[in-house]
Amino acid sequence: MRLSRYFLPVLKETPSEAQIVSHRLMLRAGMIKQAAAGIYSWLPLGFKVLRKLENIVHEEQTRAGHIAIQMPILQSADLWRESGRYDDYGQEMLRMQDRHGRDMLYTPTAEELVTDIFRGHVSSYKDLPLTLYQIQWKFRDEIRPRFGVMRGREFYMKDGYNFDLTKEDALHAYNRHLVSYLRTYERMGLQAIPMRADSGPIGGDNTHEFLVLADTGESEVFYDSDVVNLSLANVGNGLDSLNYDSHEDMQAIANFFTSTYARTDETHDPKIFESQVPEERRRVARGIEVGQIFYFGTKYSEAMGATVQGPDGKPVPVHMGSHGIGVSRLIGAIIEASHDDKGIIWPEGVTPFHCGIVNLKQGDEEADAACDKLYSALTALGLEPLYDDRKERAGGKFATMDLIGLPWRITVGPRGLKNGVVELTCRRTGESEELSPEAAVTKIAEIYEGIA
RNA sequence: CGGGGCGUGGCGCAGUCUGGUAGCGCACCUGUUUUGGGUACAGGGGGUCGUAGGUUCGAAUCCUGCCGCCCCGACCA
Repeated sequence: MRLSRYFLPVLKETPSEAQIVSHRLMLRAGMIKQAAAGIYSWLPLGFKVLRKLENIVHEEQTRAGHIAIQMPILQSADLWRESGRYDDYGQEMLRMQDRHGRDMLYTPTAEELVTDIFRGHVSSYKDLPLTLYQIQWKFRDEIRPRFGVMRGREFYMKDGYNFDLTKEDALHAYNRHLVSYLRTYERMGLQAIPMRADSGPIGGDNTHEFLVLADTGESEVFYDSDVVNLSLANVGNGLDSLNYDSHEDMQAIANFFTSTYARTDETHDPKIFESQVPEERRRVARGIEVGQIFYFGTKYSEAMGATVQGPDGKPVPVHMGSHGIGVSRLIGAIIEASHDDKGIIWPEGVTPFHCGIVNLKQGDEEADAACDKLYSALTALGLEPLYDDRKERAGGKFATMDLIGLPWRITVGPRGLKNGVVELTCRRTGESEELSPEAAVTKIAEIYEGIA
């Protein structure tokens, strides 16, 4: 993309409404524009990152054997009356009526809808296990939305629902989700720690939240410092050997990640904390919740008659769980975890453009030609560069690139070209090296091998 | 929802106390200049001052209602 043809309304000054760093940077980098309290339009750069995250979620869900569907944003209240949640769910649920006076609601979650789909089409244990998920806009009418997309009223969320014959199978689904979520976050360049949590209005005993450590997090968390060293890379034979069908493998990985003490304030137990964790490893910090998994058994299947016939011919209610990843919120979390005073620093896995190209002397024949050549070479390799071809001064171009956070930048100017070199700069470290344009392209390609 | 604050060009703000018909910086447009980390100068476009009503010869400014947004708290993926 050429910047002169793009729509990137960056701001030099911070809008006064934004308090926390991710919100400020998202506004300044022209990613979002507030439409109402807690409701945002996604501008091209923000939309691009949102799509990147969505793709990663889809890929990892597919890998785990889960199946994508799409359910409506507006639901009828009838199903919620059937489960009993219409009255239980408080003011967070946005309710409305259609022209016929029928009660409708803007989806905050979809256990009822998906259970209705299931009961209408699945009647045999032979069709299990089944996990359906969607990535869809949700709405919760928060009393006080804040922190930009981290706590908006409208948010983009992956929500998945497993249907299993037995509790044991459903717990395998639970573990499978835990592992697929860990993979998802790792690909996004995040460390999200599974912590024992409270189940809230969804109900159920078995639940973990995934938290990204950040000072601006909304939850207080307590953990053993060892937990931050855990990584999928040091599990078994590594990332690519994961066998999602193996109950044993999934259980082992789940145990590996959840046996070290890590809890939110909801479930924190000082006695266990102090007896289990040596003093020098006890940590109290804040975290941003970016996902949660639940096993809640037959709560909805019983209430809504979602049963299958078992091998013995008798109908049994299915065991269910639900699992969510806050996709739009993740953008805020990533920025909170990855920025400096100049702007955002995108991890390679989620960056909206793989590489920036800065032409220091727009209009200079040699520099223009060199930039065009770099642009085509990168594009030909399937990479997406953002070429700043505006007639701006170097300082302005650098400031924009730093703000929007592309992890790599190629700087092209007449001075370097005289010696046959361009400059490749890493956003994260600030380190630069001079090399030939060809070598720069090769290096970028190597960096993104296996990611893009 | 309790407490506090704010609505003035796209963004950040001054002007409101003490009414006299709107200003600054950034951004934008034009030109000159400059060009390797937000160059300098000159010229220019853009605002029913959130909204409705009231007071007044006259309202961004005073009074009342309403709407919107932000912060702290309770609540929450």
